Amino acid sequence: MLSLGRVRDAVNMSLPTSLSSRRRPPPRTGTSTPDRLKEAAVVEFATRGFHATTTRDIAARAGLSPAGVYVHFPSKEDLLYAISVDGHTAALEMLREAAEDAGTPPDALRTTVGTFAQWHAERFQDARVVQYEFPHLAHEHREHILDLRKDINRVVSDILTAGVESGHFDVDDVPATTLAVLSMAVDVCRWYDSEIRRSPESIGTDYGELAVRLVSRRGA
Amino acid sequence: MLSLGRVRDAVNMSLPTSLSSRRRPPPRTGTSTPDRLKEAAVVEFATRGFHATTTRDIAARAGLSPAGVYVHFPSKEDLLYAISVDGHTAALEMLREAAEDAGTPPDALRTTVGTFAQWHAERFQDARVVQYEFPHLAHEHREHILDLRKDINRVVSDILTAGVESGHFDVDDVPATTLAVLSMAVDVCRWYDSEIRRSPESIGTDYGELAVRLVSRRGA
DNA sequence: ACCGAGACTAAGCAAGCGCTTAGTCCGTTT
DNA sequence: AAACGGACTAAGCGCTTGCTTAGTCTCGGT
Repeated sequence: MLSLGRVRDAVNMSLPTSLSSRRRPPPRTGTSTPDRLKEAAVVEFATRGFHATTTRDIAARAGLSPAGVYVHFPSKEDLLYAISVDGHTAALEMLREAAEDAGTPPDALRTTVGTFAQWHAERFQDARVVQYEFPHLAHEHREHILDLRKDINRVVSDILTAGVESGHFDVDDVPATTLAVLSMAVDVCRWYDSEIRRSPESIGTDYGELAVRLVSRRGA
Repeated sequence: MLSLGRVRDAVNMSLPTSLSSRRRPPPRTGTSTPDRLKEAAVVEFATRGFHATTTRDIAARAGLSPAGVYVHFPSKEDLLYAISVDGHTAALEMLREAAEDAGTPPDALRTTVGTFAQWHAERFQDARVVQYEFPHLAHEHREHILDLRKDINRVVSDILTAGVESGHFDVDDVPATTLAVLSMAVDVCRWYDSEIRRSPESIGTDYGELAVRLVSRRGA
């Protein structure tokens, strides 16, 4: 599961390109070819969409010939899958870290939703691929990603449940409210882009606060 | 040339149907071919995405030959554009109607957001096309749709501004909050489908209430 | 009886697609 | 020094794509 990603990372780390490759445009030291391919594919998928992107587009951006893609990924869809796994895993880890460091349920909700929203702004291209190209994954791959999504959902719904029990929150349908809270944060990647004035940090702060407002018991 | 045609003519005339055109599946009385094409395209675009859908898919679902599409729409992209205009116009009209019928700003926000969310559940296929395939419109068409979106935005942001002035709402960044409120409602079309237990009506009611919660002045 | 116009189709074209094949290059191993 | 094996490419295969062409059928107007 998670180990897959780590194994591949380790393998890539172990083959740093040596000295004399002077043939191609400089392969940007420290970046493995699979990583460069994933980065290139993210940019293309995010701006044109999965189906509108050709393997030639990806290869060109990564500085490879069209056939070079298939040395590292068996298919275009596998590239999308790799990107999806990376993105969901990164987001999930950030969420869990934020949830662990927090105190009361309102604090936990503020930091987790804030972190999540900030990620959707900061890495809006990864986020778009992860969110909008998800339906184009192969059935098997989609099932696996769905598991990761359920984990993400659970981090938030656990906080809501805890907050209801502690009396901080007033929520009558926890799953539905979890969905609404995450909807707000996810949608950030739709409108955010590098020209926008607000910083990802302040977006995160704002959305954390909005989430708390949405579920807090009304002052009596 | 002409002679060839005439020969075929005679042959065809002699062979087939006597009176009624019974060749195609019944053209569903009252539904024009362009409408049937739009309906077919919505289903295909919503489930497979614009670029993954072929003009042959659309033609087949509408009961036409592949070339039949081009009698009514000059290109596949024009079909997407027609669907987008219809969808945005319908949503905008519903919003304006809801806003007019409402009293206080909280009432107005509740009914407009509720209506908007309900539409995104009820017509989730139209909504998906309208929301997710928007980036694949041609530049010119995208600009026009963007105008319609600004109108939709304004309906909600006007309500927020009025609510702040009347003292009902506590919002420090009206455009940003408008975005967040609409985000929640728009995202409904991502997860809603016909197998979901909650009715579009109850989703609308819930989201209207959530929106009001999100912006109301906290009780002192 | 004939014409013209519009809706529609059979056939197909040029372009572009994902992916494969057959090979080159080059550092490492033996 | 020979053999190996992984990264990479030039060329291209077979298929699908959006769209066109040339023609048929039907019907309302004259």
